[in-house]
Amino acid sequence: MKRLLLLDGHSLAYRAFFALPVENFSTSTGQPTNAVYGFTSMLINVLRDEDPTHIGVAFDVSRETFRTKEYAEYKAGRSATPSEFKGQVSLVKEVLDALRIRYVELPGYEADDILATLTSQAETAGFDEVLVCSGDRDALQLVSARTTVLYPRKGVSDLARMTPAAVEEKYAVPPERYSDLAALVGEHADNLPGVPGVGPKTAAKWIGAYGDLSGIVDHVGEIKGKAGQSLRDHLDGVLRNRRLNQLLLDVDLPIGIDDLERTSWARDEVHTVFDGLEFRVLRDRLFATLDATEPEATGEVEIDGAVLAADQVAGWVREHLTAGVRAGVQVVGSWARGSGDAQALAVAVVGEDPSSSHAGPAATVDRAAYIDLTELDPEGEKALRAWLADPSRPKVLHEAKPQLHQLVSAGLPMAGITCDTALAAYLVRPDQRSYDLADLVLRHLQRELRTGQDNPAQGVLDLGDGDGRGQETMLHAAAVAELAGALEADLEQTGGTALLRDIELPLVDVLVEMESVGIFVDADAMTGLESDYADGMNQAAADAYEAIDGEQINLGSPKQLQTVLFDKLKMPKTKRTKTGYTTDADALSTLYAKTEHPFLEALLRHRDSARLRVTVEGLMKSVADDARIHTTYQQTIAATGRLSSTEPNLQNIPIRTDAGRRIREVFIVGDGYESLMSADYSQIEMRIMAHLSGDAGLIEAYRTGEDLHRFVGSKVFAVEPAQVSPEMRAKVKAMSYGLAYGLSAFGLSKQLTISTEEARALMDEYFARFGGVRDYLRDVVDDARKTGYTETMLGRRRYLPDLTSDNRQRREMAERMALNAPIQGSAADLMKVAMLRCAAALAADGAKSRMLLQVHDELVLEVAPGERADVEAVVRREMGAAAELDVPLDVSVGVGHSWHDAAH
DNA sequence: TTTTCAACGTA
DNA sequence: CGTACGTTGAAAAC
Repeated sequence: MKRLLLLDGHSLAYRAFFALPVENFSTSTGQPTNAVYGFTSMLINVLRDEDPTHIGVAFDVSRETFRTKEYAEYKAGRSATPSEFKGQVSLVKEVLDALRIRYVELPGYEADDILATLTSQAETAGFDEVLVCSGDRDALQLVSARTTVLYPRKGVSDLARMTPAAVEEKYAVPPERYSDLAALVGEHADNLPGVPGVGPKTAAKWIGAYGDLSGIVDHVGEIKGKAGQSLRDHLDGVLRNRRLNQLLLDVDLPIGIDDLERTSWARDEVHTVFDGLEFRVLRDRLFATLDATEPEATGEVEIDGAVLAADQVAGWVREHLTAGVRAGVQVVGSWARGSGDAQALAVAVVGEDPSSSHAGPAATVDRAAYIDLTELDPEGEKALRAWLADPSRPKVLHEAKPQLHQLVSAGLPMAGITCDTALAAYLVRPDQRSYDLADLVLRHLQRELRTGQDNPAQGVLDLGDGDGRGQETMLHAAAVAELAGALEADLEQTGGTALLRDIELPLVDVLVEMESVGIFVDADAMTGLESDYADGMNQAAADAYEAIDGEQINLGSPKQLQTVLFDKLKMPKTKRTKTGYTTDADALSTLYAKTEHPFLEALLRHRDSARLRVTVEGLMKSVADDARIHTTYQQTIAATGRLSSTEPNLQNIPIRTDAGRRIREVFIVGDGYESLMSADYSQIEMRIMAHLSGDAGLIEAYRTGEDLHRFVGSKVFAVEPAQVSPEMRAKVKAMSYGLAYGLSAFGLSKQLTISTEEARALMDEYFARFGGVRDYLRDVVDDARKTGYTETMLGRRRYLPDLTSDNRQRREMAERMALNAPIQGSAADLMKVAMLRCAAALAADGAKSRMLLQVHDELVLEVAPGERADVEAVVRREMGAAAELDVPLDVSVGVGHSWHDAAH
């Protein structure tokens, strides 16, 4: 059965554009996606419903075609393409590329001519069925016994199946006469006027009477009445219409019908493209509807596994986990808030299967064992413990950190991890939203990993069911073992091997320790703080209600606020959001400056207090039984290489305002320790920029030890450092910090509330003095455009395909990411090195003091009695020596009872 | 009940 | 029209 599906890309996307409201379909960067969304949605549906063996898409190149040459008015008078539509066609092509669907476009021809030619070729080649999906009615002339046109009726999900019978029913002529009918009636969309007074009914009647258009022409004198006279008057136009609406069946195409055979699509590209378009639901639909027919996987992960009885463990470990053998490990257990447990683990060793009849790399079977940790016999425990703890016995895991927590809790520490497949995948492609094991196995091994509903790492162990949960856990362990090799090869190719081995993997142990220790909090102080904030909130709310005649609206509801501000109080409109007008703090402050309405002042106060209150409440909820808060560090989330902190996020505790800073007073030193120490890099990103750019002026600034912004200000404004006013300093400070983010003159002017001209002059003067910085930032983006990625000082890559996008918004966004990634990322590299060095140095000194938190450029430590001086020396030395830069790496250190007091 | 959005905290 | 994150309550969607 050969079934060809052809789509008119442009006409379907255009249909979708008008069918779906653009305001509901755009990315967070503002790129409209309604046309791509609708097109892709239609594509998925039709792939599912028709299941074609061959597929192709045709596009128009421009309006200039052989038809406009014959008749300049062809398709004239159409309104200009909406700006929101432009650019979406190239996005449609990106989707098609990822789905490995070929598309054709040819200058001088319309998409329908290409479709017609392919249809004709397919019918000749003996295809059983051809489906043409187009919103252009001219395609109806292609309908035949084997060719059906799918014509969008309304929206993007309602396609009419136009078979010969359906055409006949709708137009009262057979499909091969449809073009004659259209020539008589005319086609408004193509600017082809028909015979005045003649509609489809009359035209069909004539065709019925005289056979076809040439029959009508032959008997044109016989046709009576007003319509007949009208036809005679406009006969030239009708014949011209007929010439123009005839689709070409013999266009010379660069590809043949055989090139359209359906192939497996590029799963990772689909992820990338759909991530970029922010199509979450659509992606799920795509995978759900198409995975069944997805031919990509060449087999499943297979194992020769056994659920071991207690007395078999020691023997199995001796037999299979011999010296030098690397094993995949999957732990079953739980861990949260500083305590946990491990119930079982699976171990798998990769081996060749001599009996396999498969060809190729899929022919491996892994020897695997599932070990119940709750009923080990002494001999088994001894053997397993020794193997786990031996750093020279290599292990690979997927997401090692939670599993290490579980093993530590169970009293079975593990060493010797040579690969974490999640970390490796992150280094290979740091922009992914998830590193799901099954996805990675499919992508890198082209194999299916059978998984149940739950991740076994977090699931509940069913010890009674040996070949249920145990089987799945063993499969995971086996998959990890195989996957590690593939990912390591990728990593080697992209120069990430050292980064994994020397930074990310060792850091896992440090993070396990930090998360497990947690930070002590003063519960009473939190309660007091919470009620203070609540009081502030209530007072502010009362003031706010009074200012609007006592109306009790929900001050936390942007929607209700909009009603009050813009309808009731008739304030000037602010910047638009998707759903109305913004009520963010910036806009409210601006409004307050304009109107001085007391409601705004009270509202802002309410916002602040409410915010701080929920922050404290959130922290109170996350205090563990040991009165400490244990955050979780995510090591594979930030595309730049930073860590992130969740449950709770301890990297966004307020510091900018006095009221907020009080929250830091509740983080205090724990029992048995003397104080908290905070050590941070000063201006790390600026220093990295100075180093990477090699800008002589900036490097000198740091070497002189003078206040950076004063120094830069004196250069930019050509005055003595002592003459730099606070305003001047503020301006260069904003400028300097903004540089690393790709700040524009517009953005700078907005931030400093100065004119764009003044901002531009400031930037020009800045770059005139510090040209090395400008050259560096420009070169970074240029290089990234050429290579496709940016790189940090330690070789951490970030791929930015959008740098060559023809969509300006996306391209410029990618450019800012490109210039920021090496700076932010190198700072992240540096901090990770510093953490490893500090941990090692503290251990070497036999210190009891320990690291608690990392906040990007700051480390918080808990200092044991009598160790203050030593710890300070360690962090200054190790953080300062994390990298050899052309500028000094200044570290400032503070000590105190609380995190707040340790600030400096 | 789940998902998305606006808003806002940090570096 | 400034990068990188995570969390929250309200609103919208299911």
